[in-house]
Amino acid sequence: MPGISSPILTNAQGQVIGALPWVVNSASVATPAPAQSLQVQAVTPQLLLNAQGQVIATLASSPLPQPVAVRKPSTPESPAKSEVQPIQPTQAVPPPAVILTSPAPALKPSASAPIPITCSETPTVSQLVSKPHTPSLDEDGINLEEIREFAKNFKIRRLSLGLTQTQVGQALTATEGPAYSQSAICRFEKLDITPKSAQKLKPVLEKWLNEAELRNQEGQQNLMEFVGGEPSKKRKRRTSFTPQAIEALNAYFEKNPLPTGQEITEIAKELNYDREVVRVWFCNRRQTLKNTSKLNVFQIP
DNA sequence: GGAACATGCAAATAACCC
DNA sequence: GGGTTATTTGCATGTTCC
Repeated sequence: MPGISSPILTNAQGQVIGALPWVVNSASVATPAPAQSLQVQAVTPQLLLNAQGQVIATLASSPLPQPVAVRKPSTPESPAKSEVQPIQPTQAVPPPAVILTSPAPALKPSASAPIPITCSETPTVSQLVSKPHTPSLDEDGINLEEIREFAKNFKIRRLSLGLTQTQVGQALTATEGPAYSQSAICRFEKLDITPKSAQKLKPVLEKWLNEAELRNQEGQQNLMEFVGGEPSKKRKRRTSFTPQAIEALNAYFEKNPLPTGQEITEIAKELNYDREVVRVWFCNRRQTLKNTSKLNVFQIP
C-alpha cells in the first residue's frame, strides 16, 4: 500500500482494527508484509486509534481509557467475546483533537461491571478490581490495578503484533522459563486468574512481549522466527471418562468418597483405568462436592 | 467451515497432616 | 512416606464471528 501516511492497524486476520496517527518506523511500513502479519509499528507516542480516530489505547504505562477493544455495535450482547471491531479501511485518519476519548458505547462488560464472587474459591483479579471500595493492593501487597493495566496493555500490544493467544502460548512453551498455554493467556487477559497467579505470570509475559516487539522492529521475519519455535513441554493427555465409567465412579463415590489405596486399585482394575487416574478423579470429585455444597449454603432459595 | 477466543474439568503441584 | 486438600495449569471442546 504505497503512499499511505496514516497506517492502518490490522490483526492477524488482516482485519483493520484501527489506525496509528504517527508513523515512526517508515521502513517497516514501506516493506510489504506477509498476509498474516503486523502491518505497522506502534511507537512513541504510543497511541492506538480506531478508524474513527478515537484513541482506543495507549501503549505506555499510563492509565488507559477503557474498555480497550472496540466491539461491533451489532453484537453487544455477547459479553464473553472481546474481539476488536473489524473496520473497513479508510482514508488517512487525522489525529484527534482530544487525546483521551470516552469509551465507545455498547461494549462488552468491563471490569467495572459487578461480577459475583463465589464463596468457594479464591477470587480472581477481575472480581477483586470490580468490587467497589477494594484497595488496589491485595493482602499480599499485589497491585491489582497495575496488573489490570498490564493485562489490558498486553492484549493491545499482542494484537498490534498480529499475534493470537495460541501463538503466544506456543512461543512461551518453546522458550526458556515457565510454559503457558493459550488458556493461560486468555485467562490472564480476561483477569480470570488469582492475583497470585497474575503476579507470577506478569513478568514472564512482560519480558516475552518486550522481546517480541524488539524482534518485530528488526523485521517481520524475525518476529515470526521468535514466535514459531517448537513447543517442547507437554503434559499427560487428558483422560476422557465414558458415561458408563462416570456412572460407576459416582456410584462408588456415593458409597465411599474416600476409598483406601487398595480400593482405588480395585476400582481402577474393574473400570480399566490407571490407578492414578482414578485417584485423581476422587480428589477432584471431593473438591467439586465441597465447592458446590459450600455454594449452596449461600444460595438464595 | 475454520480461526480465535472462552471454559469445564482432569492433571500437576505445593503445602500440610498423620 | 503416603496420604490429603488447595490451588494452578492445560487439554479438549464449546462458542462466537467472519
